[in-house]
Amino acid sequence: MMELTRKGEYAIRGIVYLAGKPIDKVCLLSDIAAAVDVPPTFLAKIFQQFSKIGLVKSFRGTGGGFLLGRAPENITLLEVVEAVEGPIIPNRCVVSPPECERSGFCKVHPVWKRVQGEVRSVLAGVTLKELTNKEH
Amino acid sequence: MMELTRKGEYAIRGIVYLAGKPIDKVCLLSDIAAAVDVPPTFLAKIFQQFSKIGLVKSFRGTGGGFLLGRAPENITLLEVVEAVEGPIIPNRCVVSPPECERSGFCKVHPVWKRVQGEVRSVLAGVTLKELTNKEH
DNA sequence: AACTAAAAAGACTATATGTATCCTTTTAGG
DNA sequence: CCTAAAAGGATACATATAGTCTTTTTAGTT
Ligand code: SF4
Ligand code: SF4
Repeated sequence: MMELTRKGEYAIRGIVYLAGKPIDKVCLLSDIAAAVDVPPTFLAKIFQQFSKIGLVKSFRGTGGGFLLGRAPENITLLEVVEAVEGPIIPNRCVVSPPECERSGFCKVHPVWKRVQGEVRSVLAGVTLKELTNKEH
Repeated sequence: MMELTRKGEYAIRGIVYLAGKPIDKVCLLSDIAAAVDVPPTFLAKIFQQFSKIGLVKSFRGTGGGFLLGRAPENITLLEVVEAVEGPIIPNRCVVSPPECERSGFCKVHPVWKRVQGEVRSVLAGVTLKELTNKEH
């Protein structure tokens, strides 16, 4: 239950790799994919999503590739995960407006709200900077 | 992401309903299903799982039905959810032995461990007793 | 013993989601 | 204009989800 998909996992690997590179180092998708052991075509789709929302910057053509969109200390794991997996929804009643007509009186409903809050809070508390294997 | 399935949702509804009934009141599956608005055939499967692990007691034949296996204050939401959805696994590296060869050096790994811990802790902190709409 | 009520068990179906791959198009540099 | 690289779109396949249906077992009733 509650398992991150490959897409999410690959997304994190890919962007963490970028975060570990010098801020102005343009990386080839094929290099990133190879380094983090992800199918390149799949990673391409993921990075397209990142690019659309500015999490990464992309450059086409010769000499193109990817760059981190912002400083690694300003990108949280929550953002990365939600970018590709959508919002953290432990149960469908936590969306607004609630998708369950029982949410008004249901005692379980607030529990899922708490779960959502805790997960978001853990993920929001981690930045890409902390996730690289660089010591500075 | 991380969404409870219908099965899990229905499981909770069903067992919370049981928990709200007198401890010795044998309930028909069909009644439970109607009360909590779940397809009876689906709920049957769920209660079979509950029955196997003793979360509910079942009686066949005339006058049969279901009873809560233990006192509602001794059954946590975590147990109920894990009974039908399996363990809380936010990412596959949190199982033991770890299913990812990167888990040794990966900085993301401990984050998923934390997520798992938080979710489990929230769910383990809620008992069926607190989830009924009865005030005593 | 026969009948009936009810859960257990197993097979089956349909739909949605996940996990990719491939091909074509756009963009940019040399 | 040729080549490198990302973007976009279509497609294929596998797995999981959500449920139904039928048959079997068990237990009480008449
Ligand atoms: S937990 Fe309660 S409010 Fe949420 S989906 Fe289930 S019944 Fe509805
Ligand atoms: S978070 Fe790290 S250890 Fe866990 S699956 Fe991803 S790479 Fe492996």
